[in-house]
Amino acid sequence: MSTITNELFIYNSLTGQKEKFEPIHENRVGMYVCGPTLYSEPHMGNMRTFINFDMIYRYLLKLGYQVKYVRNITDAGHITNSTGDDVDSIGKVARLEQVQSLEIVYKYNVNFQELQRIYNMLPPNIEPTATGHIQEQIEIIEQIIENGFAYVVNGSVYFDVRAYSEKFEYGILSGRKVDELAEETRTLNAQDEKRFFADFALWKKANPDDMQIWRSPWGNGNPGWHIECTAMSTKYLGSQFDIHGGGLDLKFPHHEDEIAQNCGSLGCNPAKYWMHANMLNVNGQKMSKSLGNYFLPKEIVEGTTAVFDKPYAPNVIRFSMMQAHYRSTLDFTSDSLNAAEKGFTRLSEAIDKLEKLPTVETSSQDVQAIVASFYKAMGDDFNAPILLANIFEAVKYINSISDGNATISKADLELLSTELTSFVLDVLGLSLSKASTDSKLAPVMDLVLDIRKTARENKDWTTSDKIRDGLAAAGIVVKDGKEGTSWS
RNA sequence: GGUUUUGUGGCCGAGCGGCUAGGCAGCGGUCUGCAAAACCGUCUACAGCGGUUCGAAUCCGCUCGAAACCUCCA
Repeated sequence: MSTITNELFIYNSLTGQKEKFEPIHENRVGMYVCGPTLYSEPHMGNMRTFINFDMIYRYLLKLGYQVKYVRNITDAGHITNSTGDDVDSIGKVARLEQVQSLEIVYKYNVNFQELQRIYNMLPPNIEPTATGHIQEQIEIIEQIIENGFAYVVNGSVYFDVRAYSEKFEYGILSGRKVDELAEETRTLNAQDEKRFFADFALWKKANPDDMQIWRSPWGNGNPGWHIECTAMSTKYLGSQFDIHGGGLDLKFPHHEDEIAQNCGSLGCNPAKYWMHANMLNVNGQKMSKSLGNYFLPKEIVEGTTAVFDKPYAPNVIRFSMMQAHYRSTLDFTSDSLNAAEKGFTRLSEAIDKLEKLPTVETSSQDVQAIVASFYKAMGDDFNAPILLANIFEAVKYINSISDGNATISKADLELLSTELTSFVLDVLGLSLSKASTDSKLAPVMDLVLDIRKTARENKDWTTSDKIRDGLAAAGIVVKDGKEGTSWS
């Protein structure tokens, strides 16, 4: 009952069910996550996806798996919008940016690495780029053509969905049926070269305004926008690996087409478990520039977005995200973030208390059960909100011990301390600012608080409050507890 | 229109057939020189209408509302 379990169930988007996680190779996990496109700075919604998969990665590590985590960087593909009628100013701006595509890639790559640090994300084992794998993409396209699931038209290569559907099931992930797709009233572009409207490009003949062009057996051009993931995932993880993740918005067509490409070239679905992270809303709506609720991950930390009237620490953002399940939409509002801020403070203060807790012979609570509840929550499809709920039960217990209303044994304290900090730091990826262990500040604070203590003993409230107010102005909060005064 | 989801208390969010979610806010206490924190107690829920069931927020149907995707855009 209170046994710690490392059983893990994962909701598989492919089957629509929670399934027991059994890696293809014992103790090893191959995980591929669709990464950012470096033609703009990822917004907060993109970051939620990456942070959620960071949490998933961290829990897999916590369970002792040897994880190979691959997340691509999209720095190539179709960057043109050759509609021919970009007379509006937005089109002109886009055109300008295209001219500088390489610069933009460098710029946003640096930016993205910085964001990963700010939000305390573990780096993947490999971050391959699309432009570094053009040859692999070409080889897979050749294989698909050879297998009869793609055709060449005028320097471009298209995936043949109808031919594919005779042998495989197109739409297996998204639930779309080829026949139903066919009934759609969507009108095709007049210049369309595709045999069937559901066909998609594997290789696209170069346009005159393309800045990045590669040679191929079919002439100069660009790879299609799904093929890079197929090329890089199979190269680094093999034709079949354990987990493929990404944002929910990538489910169709991107992931659906990845499956088609993998089946069409290698004959199998690339991933055993497909995982999709849900979207982030702001003030009840999808983030959108026109709605005025759009902001960047750095802006919210720096307080430079007009959406919120104060900055929020990366820890608070992460904490807030961890309070929602990765498969649910999450709404960011000032109220929800303020609540998260206070909740996170409560959590970190309890963890600070851990090392000073008094121990006795017996514990008044079943610590083993508390710790088991942590694993159980995460084992149920990475249910971080339940984990946090259970952690807050532990927080209450810790505070009670600190107040003398509950007890804990030495062995239990060690267990609780180790596991709690591990789940908070290693799994949820939160970091605690331990001001009280600051080597330079600590002796000063000891001195100051000692003076204040003397003043309080003499009932010299003026001096005592002056010290407290002065420290508060410097950002240091003083709290008078039963066991003495603490600060943070 | 199609596919996939979704609608929980003042706010954010779990639960998904019977058992307290949790955080924040509110109210009443305890503690405290005051403050803060903490602790104890407590109040607001499951969109609506039917159905299945001994029993439904949880399953099914309908109505109303919301979201993502629907192909060259990661």
